[in-house]
Amino acid sequence: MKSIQRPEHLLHPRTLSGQVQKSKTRLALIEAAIPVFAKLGPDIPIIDDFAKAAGVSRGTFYNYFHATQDLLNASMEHMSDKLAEIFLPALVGEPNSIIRFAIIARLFYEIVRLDPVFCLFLKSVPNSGDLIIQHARPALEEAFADGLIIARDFELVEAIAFGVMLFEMRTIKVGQGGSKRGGDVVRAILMALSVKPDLIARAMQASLPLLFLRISARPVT
Amino acid sequence: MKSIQRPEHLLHPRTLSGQVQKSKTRLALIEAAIPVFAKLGPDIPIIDDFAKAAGVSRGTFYNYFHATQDLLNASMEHMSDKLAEIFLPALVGEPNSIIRFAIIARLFYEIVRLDPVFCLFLKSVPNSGDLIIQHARPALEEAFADGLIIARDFELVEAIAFGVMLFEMRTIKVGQGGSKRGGDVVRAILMALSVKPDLIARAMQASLPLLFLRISARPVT
Amino acid sequence: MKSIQRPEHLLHPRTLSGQVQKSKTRLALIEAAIPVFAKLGPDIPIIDDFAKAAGVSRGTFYNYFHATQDLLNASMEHMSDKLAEIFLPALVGEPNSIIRFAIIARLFYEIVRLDPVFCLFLKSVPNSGDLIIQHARPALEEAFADGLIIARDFELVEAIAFGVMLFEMRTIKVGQGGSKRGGDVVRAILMALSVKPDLIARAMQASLPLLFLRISARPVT
Amino acid sequence: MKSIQRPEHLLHPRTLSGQVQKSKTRLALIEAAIPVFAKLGPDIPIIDDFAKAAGVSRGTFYNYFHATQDLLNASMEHMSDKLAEIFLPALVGEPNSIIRFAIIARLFYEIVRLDPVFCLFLKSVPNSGDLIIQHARPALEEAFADGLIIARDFELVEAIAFGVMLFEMRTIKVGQGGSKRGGDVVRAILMALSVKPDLIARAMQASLPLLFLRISARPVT
DNA sequence: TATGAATGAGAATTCATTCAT
DNA sequence: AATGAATGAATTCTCATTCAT
Repeated sequence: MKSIQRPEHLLHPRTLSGQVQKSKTRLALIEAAIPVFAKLGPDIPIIDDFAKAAGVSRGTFYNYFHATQDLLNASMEHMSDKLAEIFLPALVGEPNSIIRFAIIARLFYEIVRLDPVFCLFLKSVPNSGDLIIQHARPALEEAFADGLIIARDFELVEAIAFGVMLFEMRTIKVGQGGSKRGGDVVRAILMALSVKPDLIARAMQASLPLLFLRISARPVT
Repeated sequence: MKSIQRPEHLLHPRTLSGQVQKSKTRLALIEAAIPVFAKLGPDIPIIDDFAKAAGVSRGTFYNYFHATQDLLNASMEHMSDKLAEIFLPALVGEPNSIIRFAIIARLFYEIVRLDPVFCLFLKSVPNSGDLIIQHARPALEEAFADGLIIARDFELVEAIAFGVMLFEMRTIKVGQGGSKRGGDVVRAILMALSVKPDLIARAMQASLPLLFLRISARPVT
Repeated sequence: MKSIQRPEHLLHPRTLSGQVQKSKTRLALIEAAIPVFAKLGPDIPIIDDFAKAAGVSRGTFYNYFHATQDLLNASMEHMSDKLAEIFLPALVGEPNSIIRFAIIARLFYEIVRLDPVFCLFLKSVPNSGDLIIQHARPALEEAFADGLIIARDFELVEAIAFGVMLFEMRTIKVGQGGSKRGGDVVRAILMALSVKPDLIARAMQASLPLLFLRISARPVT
Repeated sequence: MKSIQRPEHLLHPRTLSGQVQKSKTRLALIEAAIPVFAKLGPDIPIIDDFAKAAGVSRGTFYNYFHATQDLLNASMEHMSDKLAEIFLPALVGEPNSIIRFAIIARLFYEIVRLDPVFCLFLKSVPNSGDLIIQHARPALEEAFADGLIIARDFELVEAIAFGVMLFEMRTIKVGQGGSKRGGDVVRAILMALSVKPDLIARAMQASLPLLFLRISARPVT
């Protein structure tokens, strides 16, 4: 008989760390998947591509995701969270919706310009534009509701704002062109939305935070 | 079909004149393929889907095409030719590049609005936007070169023109909305391109030919 | 231009023979499957076992059957047809339902005794007893309805007839024991069903046709 | 589990007395397994099904059993012991083998009728009939040796006794039909075995103990 | 030219089993 | 003893491609 027993709260030390481990593997799969999707899109890669990229076995993939689409969803969610981590602090205390939109749009351009993997991801994955749309739409809606934007309807507002922005992504030369181009694009969008010139000027002058985060953690292989 | 590629033929657009008369079976495969691509995109359908849709055997497919990508290329080429059949007569004798662009853009919107299969095709097939880009770009280039458009560079011109137009495609309710919406969209584009108001007015008043052709010959099944 | 054309009804000579070929392959799969099921039951064998046994590729299996269960169903149906080929001629012109039942039951015992594969199949495949039940039940029902059998209800009649018969299958030593044992078992069943002794005597004296057919075409490997 | 085998322990039936006290976890796995086997048979369930049903982890399963077949053997053994707990007291002091057989058979019918899980188990698991055979055979052998049964050989005796009994199991409507039906079936068996009428009468009048035990501890989920 | 049966490489998926904690 | 994440062998299943007719 053992006279000394392990205190109950330590009985299964593995349980907690196991869950941490679980999260870690899941995150590893997601972070490894982003460059894979960036390089190959959603239809080319096979499960093994993701497993190998994450350094786990095929079986492990299935412990976390049912299918490639599952992993893509999780990857998009993850990137959306990362974007929020960048956008939200930059918007704190800014009451003007146009300026908030401009901050998001200019930041987004910077993020894409500085992150080759994220840039490629946007080009390769259909509907990846939703990543920026979901974050920028609220400010745009507010601006339209407040009359800061003149357009026939909100649908057209979206077409101008996101259509131009996302089409521009096609042509971004990563790391090149300097940060000024992002401003040009956003200015063109605001002008196309008939935003008043002085407000456009203020929106373009708003200072952006430095970018410390990458959306994608790893380079394309 | 699994691949991220720009269809080859789009790099060197061909006109009808260059086409050799191909067999009926080949045409049947192409016309049957368009609604299949429209419904399923380029990656889902299997060879059998195309063969069945065309009412031929799988073996016959291989008598005309090497792979799904081949058929997609041929389908795009076919649709491009059909578009040319509509655009070219409508542009005859129009010297103003902005007006030519406006005619193409407004016609394109009409075509999409009236052809559910073509509309779906544009939404389902990545890079299908090239179909309109290749036809509209020359007028746009000319207008930019002639100073009818004010923008920092041609890249931005394209982003505004095609970005807005193609993003709008997302939200088209086929057969609904009337033909006025197309005009609204094109007008917004021209305004965003800083085209002079009186030229915009002229461009919007240019009359369009009636549409007798469909791009797609068959309904989606 | 070819001046002489193939007459239309011969245009696709492959079509008909192709269907024959199709049937042949399907039959080959079924006939090869029976000894596989006999040896391994329904749950052990993998698709490859059936494909290899039939001398076709794995892919060909799927051209004819969706899954093992499909093939098992087809095999049972095939065996049922073969049994009918034996039973039906032997019953022609026999008006007495008890005698008909006895003929079927005695023939069945002989078939099992002489066909090691079929015998094994019955032991290995759950519900394979339905093969005999479906053929023998009508006569049994008629006999019960006509009062030739005395029992509390038909359920009990079935339990006695098929329970005894199928339990006996367990212990059959193939090729041994002689044909007399089958008679003993059937006699015991009829007695248990309270059939009148003279009718039992007649039923046991009815002559059986010689067995030329095997239910299974191939030996177990 | 994939295999066609007679569970090993059934070759050498053990009585309770020989059993070493096993751990609670082991018992929990067995009791949880019975409804799983009842519902899914021996070939469908995966290790996880048993682990989950018992509320333990997959790893724990392997602390007690090597494979599904192991667990099935243990489950059968467990049920056999439970049956012995019911049968043995009911047979105490009864010198007549036919009456002992009848008591076992009638009790068995009652057990099945009142225990849906056990009933389902018998239908789902091949060779589960051995559970009753091993308990009833000794009395039957004795009766045959003593001339209380008239039949050509003991094989036929078994076919009649167990064939009818087990075939009847197919059609039991659990909880319905009342306890009389069990008597009918057993009487039919004894008659088929040519047991003398007065002995049959005595066997059918022997009183049965009330059933307090269930063979299965848990309901099917 | 058209056919469609046969093929088999390749990808998805399952699940028994191991093992570090 | 108990856990459950990780593993990868085994199997299923799909579908592009070939080819004899």
